[in-house]
Amino acid sequence: MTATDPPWDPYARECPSRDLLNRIGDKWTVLVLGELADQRPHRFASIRDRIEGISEKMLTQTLRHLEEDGLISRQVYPEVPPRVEYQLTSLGVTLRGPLAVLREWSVSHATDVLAAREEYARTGLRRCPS
Amino acid sequence: MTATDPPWDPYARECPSRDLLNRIGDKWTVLVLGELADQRPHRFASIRDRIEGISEKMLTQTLRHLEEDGLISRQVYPEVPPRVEYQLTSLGVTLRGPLAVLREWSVSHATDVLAAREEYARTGLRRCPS
DNA sequence: GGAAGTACCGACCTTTGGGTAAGCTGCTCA
DNA sequence: TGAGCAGCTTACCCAAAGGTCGGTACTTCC
Repeated sequence: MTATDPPWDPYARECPSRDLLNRIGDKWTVLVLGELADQRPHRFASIRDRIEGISEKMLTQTLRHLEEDGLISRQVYPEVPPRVEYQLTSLGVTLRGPLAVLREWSVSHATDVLAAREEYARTGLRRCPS
Repeated sequence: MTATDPPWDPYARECPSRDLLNRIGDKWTVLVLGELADQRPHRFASIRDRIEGISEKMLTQTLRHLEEDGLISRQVYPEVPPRVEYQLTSLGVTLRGPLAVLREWSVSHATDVLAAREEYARTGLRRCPS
């Protein structure tokens, strides 16, 4: 935002922006943020149930990272049984669009890619001479 | 593209679109495709040199996957020393925009995220009572 | 004749990702 | 009395990711 920001470059080794890029492109992160995209509070169990195959451990870990990075907020209600609500922060909202586009791309081009893989399996093997 | 495509859903376990999402969000894939974004042919060594810290093994593997998925083409010139050129396919071009947006986000928000991490390290630790 | 360049491939080994399972809290309901 | 709830945490373990190193083929340059 300021003019004094270092020239972040994901192509540079150990640049924080590369690290960040890895995190936001993460397997579970993309799905979790997508689920929180409506900016309404979500509870642990509802996110877990929505994302098929995620373990509680990975969900916890992913949520912690997102909170640490300031992308989501975590609100604990001191009730019994405990209630915790997660929701996008304003910083998280800025990431909503980019990730939505990515998910949409993967949905709308899955067929093309599957076709390409078949084609590759059939013809691409001339790489190995008979 | 066609009306008969299965209803791909990355939130479903073992859906090809989830698999695809993981691949395109991959650590090296994002950078490699970014480097090829100008649609001009690129050689192995030039890509390797541009992406600091990538090993030749990972570059080879990433390029193979991209070729397999139909996102890049691989042109071999039977010369000595060998010359191989990689370039985006038309399918690959459709992914250029989404990934560019993602890279730009990580560059322009790295500062914010670093600040959030510091804040979290300082205040977020009331999670552990003294 | 030895070194260097190109784009790999394969073996080996370490690091990380990620799964399972158990435990914990403090109240409530049977 | 004790089971069950929500949202974890911790320990343990295996498999996959990914780095390092060595080799290849053929030629050109020194």
